[in-house]
Amino acid sequence: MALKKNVTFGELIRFYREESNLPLRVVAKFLSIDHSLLGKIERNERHPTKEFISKIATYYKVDINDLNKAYLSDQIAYKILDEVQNIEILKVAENKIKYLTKHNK
Amino acid sequence: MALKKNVTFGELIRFYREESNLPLRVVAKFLSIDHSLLGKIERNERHPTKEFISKIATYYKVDINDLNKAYLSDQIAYKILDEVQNIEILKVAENKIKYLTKHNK
DNA sequence: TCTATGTGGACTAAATTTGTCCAAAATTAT
DNA sequence: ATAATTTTGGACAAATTTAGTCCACATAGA
Repeated sequence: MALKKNVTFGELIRFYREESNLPLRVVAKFLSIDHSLLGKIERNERHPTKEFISKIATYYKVDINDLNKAYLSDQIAYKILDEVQNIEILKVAENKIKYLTKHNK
Repeated sequence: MALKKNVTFGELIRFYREESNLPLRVVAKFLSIDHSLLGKIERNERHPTKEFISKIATYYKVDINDLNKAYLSDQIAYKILDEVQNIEILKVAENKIKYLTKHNK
């Protein structure tokens, strides 16, 4: 299946779950977490752990990097929306990463 | 003075302080914080509060938006460096912001 | 040496976040 | 319509993270 764009992490994994017609309780059981927590993660009310992301990628048989990407970009987008003026920040961050990477660390 | 690029928030305000030849203790006193805390912020070991940023912008007579920009882009850059694979995440986040902004909230 | 300055560890308090439990809504099926 | 299933959401305790202070040490200059 093609990667969905502009979709939050939560929306994404909810999509996968609904596509498979599985209830929260079933998936949550597989992950050994409360079904309510899974619901909250799908609604972006709780953050997934790395382990969660890894397990759920396995479960739905999707690329874990896509999930990681969705999650991290969420975090960034929300942080910026939260505090910011303008999108130009991203350019600055981008240059800074290149800079920090080059001057390793 | 021109905006310094690719410099962390801490480096930036340290630069301003050294330029003014002021010791940590003096500036810290003005800000009513421990000099040690100021030192840590300059070394990026502690995060500045909004109030801190605002006060220090006033103190050094620099544009508060530049400081905000420096600080937020730091946070993003570090977060990404921390967890990530590739810089492409930024593109994703950028689109997501446009998307979330359009679909307001 | 005495003084001024920066660094860093240890620690407390405060704030934030996580995950669970339970009950109420909402949806679906019978 | 009601019963069963599923999702939502609040309240909460536990765990984790973070901020800020205090104090002592290190370094450097006078």
